[in-house]
Amino acid sequence: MRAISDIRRQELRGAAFRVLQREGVSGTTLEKVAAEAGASKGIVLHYFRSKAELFEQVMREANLVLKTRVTARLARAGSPRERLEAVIAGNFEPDLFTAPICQAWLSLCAEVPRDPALARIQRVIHARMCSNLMSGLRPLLPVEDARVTALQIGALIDGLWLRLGLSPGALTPEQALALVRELLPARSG
Amino acid sequence: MRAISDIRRQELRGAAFRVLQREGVSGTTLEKVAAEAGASKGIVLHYFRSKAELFEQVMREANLVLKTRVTARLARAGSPRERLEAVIAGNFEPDLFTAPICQAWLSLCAEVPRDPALARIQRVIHARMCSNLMSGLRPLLPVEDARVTALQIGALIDGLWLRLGLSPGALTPEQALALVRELLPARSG
Amino acid sequence: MRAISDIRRQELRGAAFRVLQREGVSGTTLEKVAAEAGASKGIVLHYFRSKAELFEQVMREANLVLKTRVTARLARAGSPRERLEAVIAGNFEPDLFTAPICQAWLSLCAEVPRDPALARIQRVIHARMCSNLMSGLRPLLPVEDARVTALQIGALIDGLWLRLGLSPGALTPEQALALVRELLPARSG
Amino acid sequence: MRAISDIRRQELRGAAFRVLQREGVSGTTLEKVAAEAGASKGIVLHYFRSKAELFEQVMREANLVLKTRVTARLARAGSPRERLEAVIAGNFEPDLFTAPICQAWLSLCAEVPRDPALARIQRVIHARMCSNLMSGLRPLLPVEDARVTALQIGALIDGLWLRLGLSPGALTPEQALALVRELLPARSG
DNA sequence: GATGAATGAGGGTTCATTCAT
DNA sequence: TATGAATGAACCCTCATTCAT
Repeated sequence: MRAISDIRRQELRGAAFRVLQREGVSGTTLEKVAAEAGASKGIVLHYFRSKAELFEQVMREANLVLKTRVTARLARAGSPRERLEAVIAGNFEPDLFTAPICQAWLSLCAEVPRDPALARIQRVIHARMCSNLMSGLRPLLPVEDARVTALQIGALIDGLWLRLGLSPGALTPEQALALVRELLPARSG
Repeated sequence: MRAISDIRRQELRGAAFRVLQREGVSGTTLEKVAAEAGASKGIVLHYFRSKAELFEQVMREANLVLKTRVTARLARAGSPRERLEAVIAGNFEPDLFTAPICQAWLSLCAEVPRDPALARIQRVIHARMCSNLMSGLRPLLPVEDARVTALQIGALIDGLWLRLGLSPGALTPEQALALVRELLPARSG
Repeated sequence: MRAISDIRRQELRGAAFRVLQREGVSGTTLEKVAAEAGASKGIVLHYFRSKAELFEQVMREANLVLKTRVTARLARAGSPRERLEAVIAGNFEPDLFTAPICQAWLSLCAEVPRDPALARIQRVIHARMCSNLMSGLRPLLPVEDARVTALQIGALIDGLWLRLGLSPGALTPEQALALVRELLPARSG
Repeated sequence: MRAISDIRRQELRGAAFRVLQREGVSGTTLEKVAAEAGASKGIVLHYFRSKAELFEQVMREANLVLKTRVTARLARAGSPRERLEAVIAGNFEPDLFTAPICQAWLSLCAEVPRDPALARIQRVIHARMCSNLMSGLRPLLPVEDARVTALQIGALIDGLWLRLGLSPGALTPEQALALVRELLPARSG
């Protein structure tokens, strides 16, 4: 059965992500992860080749969650403008745009420059966001303007995640959303 | 003489910041810092009470450098619009807005949630940026709009630093500058 | 199975006590203990949370050995006088009242003022000795005299242990025994 | 001038002994001693060749203080019995028989087995006490009995110092004195 | 004489990782 | 599969000691 070990892996990824929120990457030890999962010390490396691989899968999974939300919203979006709104709103879901989660992300991002596997995931994330934004912007703007605006929006979203991680309570999802919406192209008269 | 120990401390902060760029916070060991400074391992803790204090001072110093640049530009700024340009340009100086430096920042920021000393510095940085931006925006916009725009610009700057840290080469200082300038209030009349 | 780890813990306590005899508390490093036990350095802290806890358990164990000897002798004692003899003789067993062991005790005692856990054990030891002595003295003396004599005997025993620790070879168990016996109440006509 | 450096040495010995009372041998660092003396870090090894030599001199000095007290009392003693009282009382002077001082002694004694210099001093101390006691006991007892009693009294004094060190507050100087006096030969009718 | 800079050894402790059961 | 014993490397930090000023 693949299922049972997949379930276990899933539990461990979840536990690792929760520890990550509290302790950061360097504070997250395999022992704490095991404890958080209610398992024994040696179990983590039974399912993941190394600590690095665990983090890689955690980041991959966290990304998947985000992607799923955005995709779900995009599926219900008709117009380009709705697509844009979907992408933005999907990045500020109230249960994901929280200080602990932003801090966990931040912590993982800080490892990106020295971890090729994480870097690869990060690249995918940015590429997807850019592509999603472009699919909404292209019908509204000249390609060059669209590209610039996509970059602007993407970077602003990243910056807002960073800010919430750095200053818990500084930002509500609604405020963040409003700030990003202002960057959207003005509704042409 | 205070001078000699201040010089040494300065050297060590510099060495620590350089190691930080390469290795991140958890990869930056006192031994590497000492080696980078061409000194012995024990000397670092002769000048800094602990590794945490070293990092605190490194962050404080790095912040000071940034602040100095912005302040210098502000001193030459006459109009509100020039003030805004000064603040923005000061945050993208070509010799500071580099991938290694952004990565070092990112690494320090990732510790903020678990290091009150770093958190304090971070708070000061954000407060100063906000205040600097407001001094340029207030004459141009209603107070509420100014506040929103200041947040937008600040978060976008943070996001662009984050992006360069994550994707070296993805962004030139000029591109970054251009993206932020677009958020400035349209020149009236 | 708890057994295997208990055995290991037992070995490590023994090794630690042997190193303690040679090197004193501050000379007893975890590395030396591990070497004495024929194990690796890391294993010691696998079984004891810290060096302090190791010492605590070593003292507890050493105390237990002493207690066992006294208790065994007490079990065979009928009269109050025999009880007193049991207590005293149990404190000068030839294989325990040796210079190295006295030195190890001395070394542990020197930490008592700054180690609450050791202080607690020390308190128990003194209380037990006092109680044991009183059980022999009460039938022979008025309570106040009994208390004084118990203190005298207890302190003399301590002093003799101290002396052997300070001057190896200065004292045989028999000499020590004889010195203490003199403090017992004279056999009434 | 020899005087000035002797004064400095004296101050440092005093400082070291005070630190010793609080921190024990292994907790007594040269830096703490310097701080206690209100001097700079490097000064201690300017006056003492090493930490070991400092401790040696501290023990020597502390011994001297004790010796002075006893000698002063002996000088006023006429009869053998008065000599015995002088020796005993001199070992329980209220300002010396205090928990911190007993703890400092205890800490030094614990080093005796591994420090020949301290061992030498310790030997002198015991020899002097024995000799002092014998000078009072010889006129009162057969030589063999005198030797035994001297040992008893000496060991009891040591034991009482040990006890006060282990249990601050357990013993007043008067109580200690009374316990020892009981060992003196009964006043012959 | 006095300061404190500098060194380097060593200690306790943590942790990822490997293995045997 | 799962446990936890065992290892060894590495890190932070402390300190006695040496030197240059």
